[in-house]
Amino acid sequence: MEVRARRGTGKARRVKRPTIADIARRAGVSKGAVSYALNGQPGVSEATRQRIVAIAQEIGFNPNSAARALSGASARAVGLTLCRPARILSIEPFFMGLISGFEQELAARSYALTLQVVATPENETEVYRRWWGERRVDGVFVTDLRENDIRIPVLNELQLPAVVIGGPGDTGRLTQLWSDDAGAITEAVRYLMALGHRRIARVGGLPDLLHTRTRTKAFTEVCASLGLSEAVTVPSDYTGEEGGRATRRLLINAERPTAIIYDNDVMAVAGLSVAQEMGLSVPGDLSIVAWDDSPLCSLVHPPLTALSRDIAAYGAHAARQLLAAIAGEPVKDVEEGTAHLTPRGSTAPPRDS
Amino acid sequence: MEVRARRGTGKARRVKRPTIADIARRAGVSKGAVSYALNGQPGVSEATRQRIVAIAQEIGFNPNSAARALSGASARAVGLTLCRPARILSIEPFFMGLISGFEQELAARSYALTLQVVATPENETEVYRRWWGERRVDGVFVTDLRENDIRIPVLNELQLPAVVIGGPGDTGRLTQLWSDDAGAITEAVRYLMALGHRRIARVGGLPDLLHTRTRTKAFTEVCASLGLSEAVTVPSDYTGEEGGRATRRLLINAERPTAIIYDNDVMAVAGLSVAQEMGLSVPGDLSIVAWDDSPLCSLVHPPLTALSRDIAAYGAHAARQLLAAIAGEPVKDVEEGTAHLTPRGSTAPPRDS
DNA sequence: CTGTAACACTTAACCGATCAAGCTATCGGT
DNA sequence: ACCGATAGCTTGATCGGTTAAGTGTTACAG
Repeated sequence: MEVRARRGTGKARRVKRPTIADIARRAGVSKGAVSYALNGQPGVSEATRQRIVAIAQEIGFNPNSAARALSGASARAVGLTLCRPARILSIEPFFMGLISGFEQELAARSYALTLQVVATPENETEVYRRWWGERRVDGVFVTDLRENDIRIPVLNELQLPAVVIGGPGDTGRLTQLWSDDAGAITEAVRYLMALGHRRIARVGGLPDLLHTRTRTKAFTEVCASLGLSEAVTVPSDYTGEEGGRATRRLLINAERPTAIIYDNDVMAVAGLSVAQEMGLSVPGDLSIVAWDDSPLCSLVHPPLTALSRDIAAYGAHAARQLLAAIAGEPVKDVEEGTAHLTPRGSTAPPRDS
Repeated sequence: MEVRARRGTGKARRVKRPTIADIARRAGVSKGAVSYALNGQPGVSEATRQRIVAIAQEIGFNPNSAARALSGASARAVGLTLCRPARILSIEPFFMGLISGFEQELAARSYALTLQVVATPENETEVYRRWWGERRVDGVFVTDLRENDIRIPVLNELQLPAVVIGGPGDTGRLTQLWSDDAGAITEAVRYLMALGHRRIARVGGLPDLLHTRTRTKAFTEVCASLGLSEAVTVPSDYTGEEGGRATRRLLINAERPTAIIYDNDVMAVAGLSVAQEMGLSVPGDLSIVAWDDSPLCSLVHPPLTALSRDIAAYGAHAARQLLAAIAGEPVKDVEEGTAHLTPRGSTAPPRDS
């Protein structure tokens, strides 16, 4: 187009960023005094502090984050890596909900969130190493914890503060935050049993993920303890396609389940669609429970009964934990409550009961 | 792997990041030489360069991004602000698709993406000012362009490189990227007419957004030119709730439309659900076309006919443009092709024709 | 044999903060 | 009147890169 970033020769139209030196000059004090004043440190009088703060306001000063990070202070940024293919990420509401929650806390303290989409957990460790080496982030959020997760030793080695979401698991020094998946699935199964269901199936998430295992174990156990012999979990991958396929496989059985619990809402919606396509009425012939209650669940017809939890609040909590860990405060592992059942139109007593 | 970054005086448990000074010492050259070598600048012999690169590899060196940014080089980061409430963001597949596309290009050149969720466009300009002042990003992506968008003059004033997505509009110096919405909606209307529809309505996105206006104008014009008198657009806000409400309002009319075009997939799914709830069959009584073809569209029953475009590719293109603009290369505004119609089960000739 | 240009480096200033250490004026205590 | 102690500053080193300017060596033309 036209002239841009014209620099070098002569008049230098370049926009100048105000620095503490500019403030110092205008206030008639030294750079150091300005630094103390703006950071609320002792060492300047209240009168001077106010004068300096006023000038900073007036000229629209923002501390150069690079300079700040370089002088040993924090980078005021945290990182999140997402290890899912684009086609899942785009539709999976969980991560965006989580991110919104992070931002609530981060924005309030003007921390930046750095995002990176990667292909494999190995790539994630590379990103962590790079971020650490570049001093780009002060800490990271870790999602999708796996058994013997290769990311954990790397983060411990780098001593990079982290909050691990999706456990509980073995994370050494790292803070964890998880939700009580066992309790939630127990509530769902009890509810379906109370409605009269005896053949309950589950379409699970990625089998490698630790919280999937937790859910599978809890599901198997609660079903066994309640005398449901054939409580089957079909592994899946959170995509609608796979969720639909898994549903079809379950429904072509002679002894097909009368209720299915899905590990996320996308698969539940896909399952609903498969049931309808096969001429089964929901909830008449099949009851459906979705895990995680996004707007998607209330959007379809019938609206889906869901295990609801406030994902944004979950994310906000994780962000507070991470910021505390970065500040060096002691942070304890926390279980962030149980998802509660929100009954909607997709669950009812089975027709044959 | 191997031992890395274990150094220091024995007890000092703190992990030390390798710097160019470490490399310089081991290679027996100066810091400057290392800098030249690693950045592919002239000033060192090929032999020395290779030795230095090898050492950097070996000790796992990553340049400190703060130091780099401070010495005038780029921050190697770009920013994206999202100005939608959490409940929309979480389910709207567009942004995650776009982000995935950004990342394809950014990751390849190890640029970081900094994300910030904000409440209002005013907040966005504040974030831009802060990022600029902090030198946190080298450029930004701007989405949801509005008429007389207050963000544009701010970015021009700051001379912050930017790519504006969602025009075309008046953006001054800033590069733009948009898709041919008029062409797409024309194709959709023509298709529905060919099927025999005469009463076609549209549930639009946020009316303030420039691309919504483009679509509305094109929709009105093409309908007029084809002799469809009552082509009504109901404004909405991209949420499922509003999309459902708008659909209900359209369908309770005596002269209800036989086909509805929705400005995003979430509203289309909600519309489908409302039609089913009202006892109308899709596509028998009502045909539905969704704009933007996320997996959501193939997930529901019947699957939705959609205006498809490759959003990730769109994002990747935008990222390339932004990186070029940051590099100071001349960048031209680009129209990134027309969404094409993907017919699925939600469209058919109207029953009464 | 000299002048100079090219090469392969080194040196040191610089970016914009932070922060330990140093300096000065003031004040209370004796 | 003199001695700390303290408040309220200034000074200057520092973080880890980048880069302009300087230095020493070699090659080669004249």
